[in-house]
Amino acid sequence: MIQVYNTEARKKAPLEPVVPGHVNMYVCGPTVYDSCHIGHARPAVVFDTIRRHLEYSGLSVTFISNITDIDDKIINRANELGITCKALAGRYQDEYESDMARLGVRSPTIRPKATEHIGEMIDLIKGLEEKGIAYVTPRGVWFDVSKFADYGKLSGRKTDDENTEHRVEQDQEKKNPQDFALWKFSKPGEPEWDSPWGKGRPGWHIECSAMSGKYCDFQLDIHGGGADLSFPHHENEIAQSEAYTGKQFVKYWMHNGFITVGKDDDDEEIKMGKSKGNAFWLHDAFEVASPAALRMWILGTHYRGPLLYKPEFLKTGENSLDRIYNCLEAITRYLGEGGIKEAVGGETGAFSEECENADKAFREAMDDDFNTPQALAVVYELVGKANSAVTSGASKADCAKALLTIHAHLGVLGLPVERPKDGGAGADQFIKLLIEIRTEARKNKDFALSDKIRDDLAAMGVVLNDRSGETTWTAK
RNA sequence: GGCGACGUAGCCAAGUGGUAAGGCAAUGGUUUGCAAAACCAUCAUGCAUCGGUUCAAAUCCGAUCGUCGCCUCCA
Repeated sequence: MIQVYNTEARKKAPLEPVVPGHVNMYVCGPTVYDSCHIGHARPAVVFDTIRRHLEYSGLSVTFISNITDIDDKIINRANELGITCKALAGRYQDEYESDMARLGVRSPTIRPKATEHIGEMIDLIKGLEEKGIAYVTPRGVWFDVSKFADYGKLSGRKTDDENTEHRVEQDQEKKNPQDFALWKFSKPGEPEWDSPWGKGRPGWHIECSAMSGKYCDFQLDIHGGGADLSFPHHENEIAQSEAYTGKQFVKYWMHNGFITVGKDDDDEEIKMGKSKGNAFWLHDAFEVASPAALRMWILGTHYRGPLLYKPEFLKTGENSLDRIYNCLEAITRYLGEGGIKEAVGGETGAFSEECENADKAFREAMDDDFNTPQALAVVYELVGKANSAVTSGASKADCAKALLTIHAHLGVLGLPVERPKDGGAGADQFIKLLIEIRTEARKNKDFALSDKIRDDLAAMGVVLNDRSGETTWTAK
Protein backbone atom coordinates (compact mmCIF):
# COMPACT_ATOMS: atom_id res chain seq x y z
CA MET A 1 0.00 0.00 0.00
CA ILE A 2 1.35 3.39 -0.97
CA GLN A 3 1.63 5.84 1.91
CA VAL A 4 1.39 9.54 1.13
CA TYR A 5 2.19 12.44 3.42
CA ASN A 6 -0.71 14.85 3.32
CA THR A 7 0.22 18.44 4.14
CA GLU A 8 -3.29 19.14 5.34
CA ALA A 9 -3.41 16.26 7.84
CA ARG A 10 0.33 16.57 8.56
CA LYS A 11 0.81 12.84 8.50
CA LYS A 12 1.09 9.91 6.16
CA ALA A 13 -2.00 8.06 5.05
CA PRO A 14 -2.66 5.19 2.63
CA LEU A 15 -3.31 6.41 -0.90
CA GLU A 16 -6.93 5.61 -1.68
CA PRO A 17 -7.95 7.34 -4.89
CA VAL A 18 -11.54 8.44 -5.43
CA VAL A 19 -11.78 6.00 -8.32
CA PRO A 20 -9.92 2.81 -7.42
CA GLY A 21 -7.02 2.13 -9.77
CA HIS A 22 -6.89 5.65 -11.14
CA VAL A 23 -5.18 8.75 -9.78
CA ASN A 24 -5.90 12.33 -10.77
CA MET A 25 -2.85 14.49 -10.13
CA TYR A 26 -2.60 18.24 -10.56
CA VAL A 27 0.74 19.99 -10.13
CA CYS A 28 1.10 23.75 -10.24
CA GLY A 29 3.23 24.67 -13.21
CA PRO A 30 5.34 27.77 -13.85
CA THR A 31 4.44 31.33 -14.60
CA VAL A 32 6.27 31.73 -17.86
CA TYR A 33 7.88 35.15 -17.61
CA ASP A 34 11.56 34.18 -17.48
CA SER A 35 14.00 31.27 -17.89
CA CYS A 36 13.84 28.35 -15.48
CA HIS A 37 16.02 28.36 -12.41
CA ILE A 38 16.98 25.19 -10.58
CA GLY A 39 14.05 25.72 -8.21
CA HIS A 40 11.70 24.89 -11.06
CA ALA A 41 13.40 21.56 -11.51
CA ARG A 42 12.55 20.14 -8.10
CA PRO A 43 8.73 19.98 -8.22
CA ALA A 44 8.85 18.90 -11.85
CA VAL A 45 11.27 16.05 -11.13
CA VAL A 46 9.65 15.09 -7.84
CA PHE A 47 6.10 14.85 -9.13
CA ASP A 48 7.20 13.24 -12.36
CA THR A 49 8.89 10.54 -10.28
CA ILE A 50 5.78 10.13 -8.15
CA ARG A 51 3.74 9.73 -11.29
CA ARG A 52 6.14 7.11 -12.62
CA HIS A 53 5.98 5.14 -9.39
CA LEU A 54 2.20 5.20 -9.33
CA GLU A 55 2.22 3.77 -12.83
CA TYR A 56 4.87 1.21 -11.86
CA SER A 57 2.47 0.20 -9.11
CA GLY A 58 -0.23 -0.52 -11.64
CA LEU A 59 -2.29 2.65 -11.28
CA SER A 60 -3.33 4.73 -14.23
CA VAL A 61 -2.60 8.41 -13.81
CA THR A 62 -4.04 11.56 -15.29
CA PHE A 63 -1.32 14.13 -14.75
CA ILE A 64 -2.26 17.77 -15.20
CA SER A 65 0.22 20.60 -14.98
CA ASN A 66 -0.72 24.10 -15.98
CA ILE A 67 1.04 27.01 -17.59
CA THR A 68 0.27 30.42 -16.13
CA ASP A 69 0.56 32.63 -19.17
CA ILE A 70 -1.17 35.76 -17.92
CA ASP A 71 -0.18 37.55 -14.76
CA ASP A 72 1.28 40.84 -13.49
CA LYS A 73 4.84 39.58 -13.79
CA ILE A 74 4.28 38.64 -17.41
CA ILE A 75 2.76 42.03 -18.19
CA ASN A 76 5.66 43.87 -16.56
CA ARG A 77 8.31 41.79 -18.28
CA ALA A 78 6.63 42.05 -21.68
CA ASN A 79 6.50 45.83 -21.29
CA GLU A 80 10.18 45.94 -20.37
CA LEU A 81 11.10 43.96 -23.47
CA GLY A 82 8.59 45.72 -25.67
CA ILE A 83 6.90 42.53 -26.84
CA THR A 84 3.42 41.11 -26.35
CA CYS A 85 2.54 38.99 -23.36
CA LYS A 86 1.67 36.19 -25.69
CA ALA A 87 5.07 36.25 -27.37
CA LEU A 88 6.85 36.38 -24.01
CA ALA A 89 4.84 33.53 -22.54
CA GLY A 90 5.25 31.44 -25.66
CA ARG A 91 9.00 31.85 -25.63
CA TYR A 92 9.41 30.86 -21.99
CA GLN A 93 6.93 28.04 -22.19
CA ASP A 94 9.04 26.55 -24.99
CA GLU A 95 12.14 26.98 -22.89
CA TYR A 96 10.47 25.39 -19.86
CA GLU A 97 9.28 22.40 -21.84
CA SER A 98 12.66 21.80 -23.38
CA ASP A 99 14.48 22.14 -20.03
CA MET A 100 12.06 19.71 -18.40
CA ALA A 101 12.43 17.24 -21.26
CA ARG A 102 16.19 17.27 -20.73
CA LEU A 103 15.58 16.42 -17.07
CA GLY A 104 13.56 13.41 -18.13
CA VAL A 105 10.28 14.96 -17.00
CA ARG A 106 7.51 13.47 -19.07
CA SER A 107 4.91 15.71 -20.62
CA PRO A 108 1.75 15.88 -18.56
CA THR A 109 -1.39 14.20 -19.81
CA ILE A 110 -2.89 17.67 -20.06
CA ARG A 111 -1.00 20.97 -20.01
CA PRO A 112 -3.74 23.61 -19.80
CA LYS A 113 -2.97 27.29 -20.27
CA ALA A 114 -4.70 29.95 -18.24
CA THR A 115 -5.56 32.13 -21.23
CA GLU A 116 -7.36 29.22 -22.86
CA HIS A 117 -9.67 28.76 -19.89
CA ILE A 118 -10.97 32.28 -19.27
CA GLY A 119 -14.54 31.11 -19.91
CA GLU A 120 -14.34 28.41 -17.25
CA MET A 121 -12.92 30.88 -14.76
CA ILE A 122 -15.71 33.37 -15.42
CA ASP A 123 -18.31 30.64 -14.91
CA LEU A 124 -16.72 29.74 -11.60
CA ILE A 125 -16.64 33.35 -10.42
CA LYS A 126 -20.28 33.77 -11.49
CA GLY A 127 -21.18 30.76 -9.40
CA LEU A 128 -19.40 32.22 -6.40
CA GLU A 129 -21.11 35.55 -6.91
CA GLU A 130 -24.52 33.86 -7.03
CA LYS A 131 -23.77 32.24 -3.71
CA GLY A 132 -22.90 35.62 -2.26
CA ILE A 133 -19.27 34.71 -1.72
CA ALA A 134 -17.81 37.13 -4.26
CA TYR A 135 -18.19 40.90 -4.33
CA VAL A 136 -17.22 43.65 -6.73
CA THR A 137 -15.17 46.76 -6.05
CA PRO A 138 -13.76 49.34 -8.47
CA ARG A 139 -10.57 47.30 -8.72
CA GLY A 140 -11.99 43.88 -9.30
CA VAL A 141 -13.96 40.93 -8.04
CA TRP A 142 -12.97 39.50 -4.67
CA PHE A 143 -13.47 36.30 -2.74
CA ASP A 144 -15.03 36.97 0.66
CA VAL A 145 -12.98 34.84 3.01
CA SER A 146 -15.41 35.35 5.88
CA LYS A 147 -18.01 33.35 3.95
CA PHE A 148 -15.90 30.21 3.87
CA ALA A 149 -15.72 28.66 7.31
CA ASP A 150 -12.87 26.27 6.50
CA TYR A 151 -10.53 29.02 5.35
CA GLY A 152 -7.05 28.29 6.69
CA LYS A 153 -7.46 24.54 7.11
CA LEU A 154 -4.48 23.70 4.91
CA SER A 155 -1.98 26.17 6.30
CA GLY A 156 -3.34 26.42 9.82
CA ARG A 157 -3.99 30.12 9.52
CA LYS A 158 -7.05 31.78 10.87
CA THR A 159 -8.92 34.62 9.25
CA ASP A 160 -8.94 36.62 12.46
CA ASP A 161 -5.20 36.32 12.84
CA GLU A 162 -4.28 39.88 13.62
CA ASN A 163 -0.67 39.38 12.58
CA THR A 164 -1.60 38.95 8.97
CA GLU A 165 -2.97 42.45 8.94
CA HIS A 166 0.50 43.89 9.25
CA ARG A 167 1.65 41.95 6.27
CA VAL A 168 -1.19 41.76 3.80
CA GLU A 169 -1.60 44.68 1.49
CA GLN A 170 -4.18 47.03 2.89
CA ASP A 171 -6.98 47.85 0.55
CA GLN A 172 -9.79 49.98 1.89
CA GLU A 173 -12.22 48.49 -0.59
CA LYS A 174 -11.73 44.96 0.61
CA LYS A 175 -13.96 43.67 3.37
CA ASN A 176 -11.20 41.57 4.88
CA PRO A 177 -7.45 41.90 4.42
CA GLN A 178 -7.23 38.27 3.36
CA ASP A 179 -9.85 38.54 0.62
CA PHE A 180 -8.16 37.77 -2.68
CA ALA A 181 -8.75 38.72 -6.28
CA LEU A 182 -10.84 36.52 -8.53
CA TRP A 183 -10.87 39.05 -11.36
CA LYS A 184 -8.78 42.18 -11.83
CA PHE A 185 -10.05 45.04 -13.98
CA SER A 186 -7.55 46.10 -16.60
CA LYS A 187 -5.74 49.38 -16.84
CA PRO A 188 -5.24 50.96 -20.25
CA GLY A 189 -2.85 48.97 -22.41
CA GLU A 190 -3.10 45.77 -20.41
CA PRO A 191 -4.30 42.48 -21.90
CA GLU A 192 -7.98 42.05 -21.18
CA TRP A 193 -10.94 39.76 -21.63
CA ASP A 194 -14.65 40.54 -21.47
CA SER A 195 -16.49 39.52 -18.35
CA PRO A 196 -19.89 40.21 -16.80
CA TRP A 197 -18.17 42.64 -14.42
CA GLY A 198 -16.02 44.47 -16.95
CA LYS A 199 -12.89 43.99 -19.00
CA GLY A 200 -9.95 42.51 -17.14
CA ARG A 201 -7.96 39.41 -16.37
CA PRO A 202 -8.27 36.55 -13.90
CA GLY A 203 -6.65 36.51 -10.47
CA TRP A 204 -3.80 34.11 -9.95
CA HIS A 205 -5.55 31.44 -7.93
CA ILE A 206 -8.69 30.97 -9.98
CA GLU A 207 -7.06 29.22 -12.92
CA CYS A 208 -6.10 26.09 -11.00
CA SER A 209 -9.61 25.72 -9.60
CA ALA A 210 -11.24 26.27 -12.97
CA MET A 211 -8.96 23.87 -14.80
CA SER A 212 -9.18 21.19 -12.11
CA GLY A 213 -12.91 21.62 -12.37
CA LYS A 214 -12.93 21.22 -16.11
CA TYR A 215 -10.67 18.19 -16.33
CA CYS A 216 -11.34 16.44 -13.02
CA ASP A 217 -14.76 17.65 -11.94
CA PHE A 218 -13.28 19.53 -8.93
CA GLN A 219 -12.07 16.28 -7.40
CA LEU A 220 -8.34 15.69 -7.29
CA ASP A 221 -6.62 12.79 -5.63
CA ILE A 222 -3.26 14.52 -5.43
CA HIS A 223 -2.52 18.20 -5.75
CA GLY A 224 1.14 19.11 -5.65
CA GLY A 225 3.46 22.07 -5.77
CA GLY A 226 6.25 23.84 -3.98
CA ALA A 227 5.99 24.32 -0.23
CA ASP A 228 5.62 28.06 -0.68
CA LEU A 229 2.38 27.59 -2.55
CA SER A 230 0.48 26.08 0.35
CA PHE A 231 -0.30 29.59 1.51
CA PRO A 232 -1.90 31.56 0.06
CA HIS A 233 -2.23 29.87 -3.32
CA HIS A 234 -3.49 26.45 -2.33
CA GLU A 235 -5.48 27.76 0.59
CA ASN A 236 -7.30 30.01 -1.84
CA GLU A 237 -7.81 27.22 -4.33
CA ILE A 238 -9.54 25.22 -1.63
CA ALA A 239 -11.72 28.17 -0.70
CA GLN A 240 -12.83 28.83 -4.28
CA SER A 241 -13.37 25.24 -5.25
CA GLU A 242 -15.07 23.99 -2.12
CA ALA A 243 -17.23 27.09 -1.75
CA TYR A 244 -18.34 26.52 -5.33
CA THR A 245 -19.01 22.79 -5.22
CA GLY A 246 -19.58 22.12 -1.55
CA LYS A 247 -17.45 19.00 -1.76
CA GLN A 248 -13.85 18.11 -0.93
CA PHE A 249 -11.49 19.48 -3.58
CA VAL A 250 -8.31 17.51 -2.91
CA LYS A 251 -7.71 14.26 -1.01
CA TYR A 252 -3.94 14.54 -0.66
CA TRP A 253 -1.96 17.77 -0.65
CA MET A 254 1.69 17.22 -1.42
CA HIS A 255 4.41 19.86 -1.19
CA ASN A 256 8.06 19.59 -2.09
CA GLY A 257 10.66 21.32 0.05
CA PHE A 258 12.68 24.26 -1.11
CA ILE A 259 16.07 24.49 -2.70
CA THR A 260 18.44 26.85 -0.94
CA VAL A 261 21.57 28.24 -2.41
CA GLY A 262 24.96 28.65 -0.78
CA LYS A 263 26.29 32.13 -1.27
CA ASP A 264 29.61 32.29 -3.07
CA ASP A 265 31.28 34.97 -0.93
CA ASP A 266 30.94 33.41 2.50
CA ASP A 267 29.14 30.34 3.70
CA GLU A 268 25.84 32.08 4.22
CA GLU A 269 22.91 30.19 2.86
CA ILE A 270 20.23 32.31 1.39
CA LYS A 271 16.97 31.46 -0.24
CA MET A 272 16.97 31.22 -3.92
CA GLY A 273 14.54 33.49 -5.60
CA LYS A 274 14.52 35.95 -8.39
CA SER A 275 13.57 38.77 -6.09
CA LYS A 276 16.85 38.23 -4.27
CA GLY A 277 18.83 38.47 -7.47
CA ASN A 278 20.76 35.23 -7.05
CA ALA A 279 18.88 32.91 -9.34
CA PHE A 280 20.67 29.91 -10.64
CA TRP A 281 19.49 29.21 -14.12
CA LEU A 282 18.91 25.69 -15.28
CA HIS A 283 20.95 26.24 -18.40
CA ASP A 284 23.87 27.22 -16.15
CA ALA A 285 23.45 24.03 -14.13
CA PHE A 286 23.48 21.98 -17.34
CA GLU A 287 26.93 23.42 -18.04
CA VAL A 288 28.23 21.98 -14.79
CA ALA A 289 26.81 18.47 -15.13
CA SER A 290 24.42 16.41 -17.19
CA PRO A 291 20.67 16.82 -16.67
CA ALA A 292 20.66 13.25 -15.41
CA ALA A 293 23.13 14.19 -12.67
CA LEU A 294 20.92 17.10 -11.70
CA ARG A 295 17.96 14.76 -11.45
CA MET A 296 20.07 12.35 -9.43
CA TRP A 297 20.98 15.13 -7.03
CA ILE A 298 17.32 16.08 -6.55
CA LEU A 299 16.26 12.48 -5.93
CA GLY A 300 19.10 11.99 -3.47
CA THR A 301 17.12 13.89 -0.86
CA HIS A 302 13.59 13.10 0.27
CA TYR A 303 11.19 15.40 -1.58
CA ARG A 304 9.87 17.08 1.56
CA GLY A 305 13.26 18.00 2.96
CA PRO A 306 15.26 21.13 2.25
CA LEU A 307 17.86 20.84 -0.49
CA LEU A 308 21.04 22.85 -0.47
CA TYR A 309 22.45 23.68 -3.87
CA LYS A 310 26.12 23.81 -4.66
CA PRO A 311 27.34 23.16 -8.18
CA GLU A 312 29.81 20.56 -6.90
CA PHE A 313 26.89 18.45 -5.68
CA LEU A 314 25.95 17.94 -9.31
CA LYS A 315 29.42 16.57 -9.94
CA THR A 316 29.05 13.94 -7.25
CA GLY A 317 25.70 13.06 -8.79
CA GLU A 318 27.55 12.47 -12.01
CA ASN A 319 30.05 10.20 -10.30
CA SER A 320 27.29 8.24 -8.60
CA LEU A 321 25.56 7.70 -11.91
CA ASP A 322 28.81 6.45 -13.43
CA ARG A 323 28.83 3.59 -10.96
CA ILE A 324 25.45 2.47 -12.26
CA TYR A 325 26.36 2.79 -15.92
CA ASN A 326 29.68 1.03 -15.44
CA CYS A 327 27.72 -1.87 -14.04
CA LEU A 328 25.10 -1.93 -16.79
CA GLU A 329 27.81 -1.81 -19.44
CA ALA A 330 29.71 -4.61 -17.72
CA ILE A 331 26.61 -6.80 -17.76
CA THR A 332 25.95 -6.00 -21.39
CA ARG A 333 29.51 -6.99 -22.31
CA TYR A 334 29.15 -10.15 -20.24
CA LEU A 335 25.95 -11.15 -22.02
CA GLY A 336 27.78 -10.86 -25.31
CA GLU A 337 26.21 -10.77 -28.73
CA GLY A 338 23.15 -12.76 -27.77
CA GLY A 339 22.22 -9.99 -25.37
CA ILE A 340 19.26 -10.06 -23.04
CA LYS A 341 17.03 -12.00 -25.41
CA GLU A 342 19.29 -15.02 -25.54
CA ALA A 343 20.11 -14.90 -21.83
CA VAL A 344 16.60 -14.60 -20.49
CA GLY A 345 15.48 -18.16 -21.10
CA GLY A 346 18.58 -19.66 -19.51
CA GLU A 347 19.12 -21.35 -16.22
CA THR A 348 18.75 -19.12 -13.15
CA GLY A 349 20.48 -19.36 -9.81
CA ALA A 350 20.48 -17.76 -6.40
CA PHE A 351 21.19 -14.30 -7.77
CA SER A 352 17.84 -14.33 -9.50
CA GLU A 353 16.15 -14.25 -6.13
CA GLU A 354 18.31 -11.30 -5.07
CA CYS A 355 16.95 -9.36 -8.01
CA GLU A 356 13.40 -10.10 -6.96
CA ASN A 357 14.17 -9.04 -3.41
CA ALA A 358 15.72 -5.85 -4.71
CA ASP A 359 12.59 -5.05 -6.67
CA LYS A 360 10.50 -5.68 -3.60
CA ALA A 361 12.71 -3.44 -1.49
CA PHE A 362 12.62 -0.75 -4.18
CA ARG A 363 8.84 -0.78 -4.25
CA GLU A 364 8.65 -0.66 -0.46
CA ALA A 365 10.93 2.35 -0.36
CA MET A 366 8.90 4.20 -2.97
CA ASP A 367 5.60 3.13 -1.40
CA ASP A 368 6.70 4.84 1.80
CA ASP A 369 5.95 8.40 0.73
CA PHE A 370 8.26 8.15 -2.27
CA ASN A 371 11.49 7.67 -0.39
CA THR A 372 13.83 8.08 -3.34
CA PRO A 373 17.08 8.10 -1.30
CA GLN A 374 16.15 4.71 0.11
CA ALA A 375 15.16 3.50 -3.36
CA LEU A 376 18.53 4.60 -4.71
CA ALA A 377 20.28 2.71 -1.94
CA VAL A 378 18.45 -0.41 -3.13
CA VAL A 379 19.63 0.20 -6.67
CA TYR A 380 23.25 0.57 -5.52
CA GLU A 381 23.13 -2.60 -3.50
CA LEU A 382 21.93 -4.49 -6.55
CA VAL A 383 24.63 -2.82 -8.64
CA GLY A 384 27.28 -4.11 -6.24
CA LYS A 385 25.86 -7.63 -6.34
CA ALA A 386 25.56 -7.54 -10.11
CA ASN A 387 29.20 -6.49 -10.45
CA SER A 388 30.21 -9.43 -8.31
CA ALA A 389 27.98 -11.76 -10.29
CA VAL A 390 29.61 -10.72 -13.54
CA THR A 391 33.15 -11.13 -12.23
CA SER A 392 32.37 -14.47 -10.61
CA GLY A 393 30.75 -15.78 -13.78
CA ALA A 394 27.14 -16.14 -12.62
CA SER A 395 24.52 -17.39 -15.05
CA LYS A 396 23.72 -15.05 -17.89
CA ALA A 397 20.03 -15.37 -17.18
CA ASP A 398 20.60 -14.00 -13.69
CA CYS A 399 22.72 -11.14 -14.94
CA ALA A 400 20.12 -10.30 -17.56
CA LYS A 401 17.53 -10.22 -14.82
CA ALA A 402 19.66 -7.80 -12.82
CA LEU A 403 20.03 -5.62 -15.90
CA LEU A 404 16.29 -5.54 -16.47
CA THR A 405 15.59 -4.85 -12.80
CA ILE A 406 18.00 -1.91 -12.71
CA HIS A 407 16.53 -0.63 -15.97
CA ALA A 408 13.06 -0.75 -14.46
CA HIS A 409 14.18 1.14 -11.38
CA LEU A 410 15.99 3.78 -13.38
CA GLY A 411 12.79 4.11 -15.38
CA VAL A 412 10.75 4.81 -12.26
CA LEU A 413 13.30 7.38 -11.14
CA GLY A 414 13.27 8.91 -14.61
CA LEU A 415 16.99 8.42 -15.08
CA PRO A 416 18.35 7.38 -18.49
CA VAL A 417 19.06 3.65 -18.79
CA GLU A 418 22.17 4.43 -20.80
CA ARG A 419 25.06 6.69 -19.97
CA PRO A 420 24.32 10.10 -21.45
CA LYS A 421 26.93 10.94 -24.07
CA ASP A 422 27.40 14.58 -24.75
CA GLY A 423 30.37 14.22 -27.06
CA GLY A 424 29.73 15.05 -30.71
CA ALA A 425 28.58 12.03 -32.67
CA GLY A 426 31.25 12.66 -35.28
CA ALA A 427 34.00 12.21 -32.70
CA ASP A 428 33.19 8.55 -32.27
CA GLN A 429 35.04 7.28 -35.36
CA PHE A 430 38.17 9.29 -34.56
CA ILE A 431 38.29 7.98 -31.02
CA LYS A 432 37.95 4.45 -32.34
CA LEU A 433 40.83 5.09 -34.70
CA LEU A 434 43.01 6.33 -31.85
CA ILE A 435 42.09 3.30 -29.79
CA GLU A 436 43.18 1.03 -32.65
CA ILE A 437 46.52 2.81 -32.94
CA ARG A 438 46.98 2.59 -29.20
CA THR A 439 46.16 -1.10 -29.17
CA GLU A 440 48.88 -1.63 -31.80
CA ALA A 441 51.33 0.35 -29.68
CA ARG A 442 50.50 -1.71 -26.63
CA LYS A 443 51.08 -4.92 -28.54
CA ASN A 444 54.50 -3.58 -29.40
CA LYS A 445 55.05 -2.58 -25.78
CA ASP A 446 55.29 1.05 -26.85
CA PHE A 447 53.80 2.29 -23.60
CA ALA A 448 55.08 5.82 -24.04
CA LEU A 449 52.86 6.24 -27.08
CA SER A 450 49.90 4.35 -25.66
CA ASP A 451 49.96 6.40 -22.46
CA LYS A 452 50.23 9.63 -24.40
CA ILE A 453 47.12 8.74 -26.39
CA ARG A 454 45.24 7.82 -23.22
CA ASP A 455 46.36 10.90 -21.28
CA ASP A 456 45.68 13.31 -24.11
CA LEU A 457 42.23 11.88 -24.71
CA ALA A 458 41.55 12.10 -20.97
CA ALA A 459 42.47 15.78 -21.08
CA MET A 460 39.79 16.16 -23.76
CA GLY A 461 37.26 14.39 -21.58
CA VAL A 462 37.45 10.95 -23.14
CA VAL A 463 38.37 8.23 -20.67
CA LEU A 464 39.76 4.93 -21.97
CA ASN A 465 39.35 1.66 -20.10
CA ASP A 466 41.33 -1.44 -20.95
CA ARG A 467 39.40 -4.54 -20.12
CA SER A 468 40.30 -8.08 -20.98
CA GLY A 469 41.38 -7.76 -24.58
CA GLU A 470 39.17 -4.79 -25.33
CA THR A 471 39.35 -1.03 -24.89
CA THR A 472 36.21 1.01 -24.34
CA TRP A 473 35.73 4.72 -23.82
CA THR A 474 33.35 6.99 -22.00
CA ALA A 475 32.87 10.73 -22.15
CA LYS A 476 33.47 12.58 -18.91
C1' G B 1 5.32 38.70 16.39
C1' G B 2 2.46 34.11 14.31
C1' C B 3 3.05 29.17 12.01
C1' G B 4 6.36 25.32 10.59
C1' A B 5 10.83 22.48 9.40
C1' C B 6 15.58 20.82 10.49
C1' G B 7 20.49 19.62 13.26
C1' U B 8 23.16 11.71 11.69
C1' A B 9 30.87 10.42 9.51
C1' G B 10 35.36 14.85 5.60
C1' C B 11 30.79 15.96 2.25
C1' C B 12 25.63 14.46 0.66
C1' A B 13 21.86 11.48 2.91
C1' A B 14 18.13 7.24 4.64
C1' G B 15 16.58 5.43 9.19
C1' U B 16 11.00 7.75 13.94
C1' G B 17 11.46 2.44 20.05
C1' G B 18 15.32 -2.94 19.32
C1' U B 19 21.08 -1.65 18.91
C1' A B 20 23.56 3.37 12.72
C1' A B 21 21.38 2.00 4.82
C1' G B 22 23.43 4.01 0.45
C1' G B 23 26.43 7.52 -2.50
C1' C B 24 30.78 10.86 -3.03
C1' A B 25 35.70 11.46 -1.17
C1' A B 26 39.85 8.84 1.34
C1' U B 27 43.28 4.62 2.76
C1' G B 28 45.24 -0.55 2.19
C1' G B 29 44.88 -5.09 -0.82
C1' U B 30 43.56 -8.15 -5.47
C1' U B 31 43.72 -7.12 -10.71
C1' U B 32 46.59 -4.11 -14.61
C1' G B 33 52.62 -3.00 -18.62
C1' C B 34 50.97 1.40 -15.79
C1' A B 35 46.10 3.25 -15.20
C1' A B 36 40.72 3.03 -15.21
C1' A B 37 36.69 0.02 -13.86
C1' A B 38 35.50 -3.97 -10.61
C1' C B 39 36.03 -6.81 -6.13
C1' C B 40 37.71 -7.37 -0.77
C1' A B 41 38.96 -4.59 3.64
C1' U B 42 39.08 0.04 6.66
C1' C B 43 36.15 4.62 7.47
C1' A B 44 30.09 7.48 13.47
C1' U B 45 30.57 2.66 20.79
C1' G B 46 27.63 7.10 18.23
C1' C B 47 23.10 10.47 15.63
C1' A B 48 23.56 19.41 18.18
C1' U B 49 23.77 19.76 23.93
C1' C B 50 21.71 18.52 28.74
C1' G B 51 18.06 16.02 31.44
C1' G B 52 13.71 12.49 31.62
C1' U B 53 10.49 8.01 30.26
C1' U B 54 11.70 2.71 28.95
C1' C B 55 14.33 -3.81 29.68
C1' A B 56 15.81 -0.96 25.27
C1' A B 57 16.05 5.94 22.47
C1' A B 58 19.16 8.82 16.62
C1' U B 59 14.00 7.55 17.19
C1' C B 60 9.24 9.37 22.64
C1' C B 61 8.98 13.79 26.40
C1' G B 62 11.17 18.49 28.39
C1' A B 63 14.80 22.31 28.28
C1' U B 64 18.93 24.74 25.85
C1' C B 65 21.84 26.12 21.60
C1' G B 66 22.11 26.53 16.31
C1' U B 67 20.25 26.67 11.12
C1' C B 68 16.34 27.40 7.69
C1' G B 69 11.47 28.25 5.54
C1' C B 70 6.41 30.42 5.19
C1' C B 71 3.36 34.62 6.78
C1' U B 72 4.46 39.49 0.41
C1' C B 73 5.42 37.68 -6.23
C1' C B 74 8.11 33.11 -5.78
C1' A B 75 8.68 25.94 -7.36
